[in-house]
Amino acid sequence: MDNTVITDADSTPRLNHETRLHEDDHHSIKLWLRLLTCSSLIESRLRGALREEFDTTLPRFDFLAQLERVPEGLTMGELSRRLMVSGGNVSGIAAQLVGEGLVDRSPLPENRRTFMVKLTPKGRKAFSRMAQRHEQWVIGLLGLLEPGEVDQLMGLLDRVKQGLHQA
Amino acid sequence: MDNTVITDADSTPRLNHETRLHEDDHHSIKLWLRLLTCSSLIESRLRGALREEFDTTLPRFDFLAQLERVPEGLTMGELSRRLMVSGGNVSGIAAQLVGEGLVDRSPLPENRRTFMVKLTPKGRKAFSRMAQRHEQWVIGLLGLLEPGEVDQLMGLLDRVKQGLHQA
DNA sequence: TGGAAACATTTTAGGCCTAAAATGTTTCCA
DNA sequence: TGGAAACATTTTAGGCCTAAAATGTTTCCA
Repeated sequence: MDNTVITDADSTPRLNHETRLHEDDHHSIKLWLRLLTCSSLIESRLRGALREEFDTTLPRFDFLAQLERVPEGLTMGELSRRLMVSGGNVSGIAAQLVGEGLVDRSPLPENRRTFMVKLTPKGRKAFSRMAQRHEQWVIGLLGLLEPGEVDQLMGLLDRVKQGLHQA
Repeated sequence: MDNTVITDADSTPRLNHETRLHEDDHHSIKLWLRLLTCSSLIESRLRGALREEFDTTLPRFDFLAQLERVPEGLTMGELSRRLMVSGGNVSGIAAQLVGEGLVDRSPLPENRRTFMVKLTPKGRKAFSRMAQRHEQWVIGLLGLLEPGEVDQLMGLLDRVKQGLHQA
């Protein structure tokens, strides 16, 4: 009873964040740990696939994805906000992608503090190849859900987001 | 239409992973990005709180949490599986926690390849102080949800997990 | 108009994390 | 019984990430 581990239908022990819960732990904690487990698992599958198939990383992919839909480019600060990572981090990733020729970073004439970052043609091509595979992977990972479940889950996660924005 | 950003009720622009979606992007991708946004936001709140209040990190906290419910201790490999991180990572964090006196790592007499890792009394006390606050934070972050919503969300995330384990 | 404050970005120091190679131990079996 | 294979862990090289300090630019206002 003390050391039991929740098991799947096939009774494979399920080892992950949730294993640390006591019987009486709070529902919110349990929910948070399940959320974390899901996104960690998906993230690690995607990271592995990007590495194997394109020799790149998820942060680089996300960076390119943000630029892809804004042809006029984004500033470093906007990228930082959209990617939800620190400015310092954006600086580092941008420098690498510039080095790889996928991204162009040029100072704004009207404000010498800011830089405008855009995809290069090469970057646009590379991203579109990756994005296609990426979508297939995600569909493969989440495809078990019925359309109705997807909608329900979207709605509930939106409620979670609402709560976070006001907390 | 091209550059619109989803807004909250108060019309604050919502800048995060989801901003990169085109109108016609696939539902699975949208769901994945929303999941990622939620867990990134929660994670970053908890990380900040742990740093400010206890000058520690989420990985260290998670490490201690796994040990807390298993008084006889865990091997490095078990910790790696439960925390869903690489063995090398567990080695590093364990070394730090041993240095801080929160954790004890001793070789197993019957198998000199493996180490048994346990909380020290100091580690147990430190963890229980942190865990109490941690639970309050999580409840604060997810508390907006009704109990019924929590149950629904748990069920749907479990479906996601099922899908991942077979994919 | 000159200097403080705000702003955008980069640098720094240090922790987290991974994959792959290396190390040491145990098991297995020809 | 000796060596290959499996196993548990650590080391290595390198990318990601943060907070805080530093740098350079612009704005604001007394």
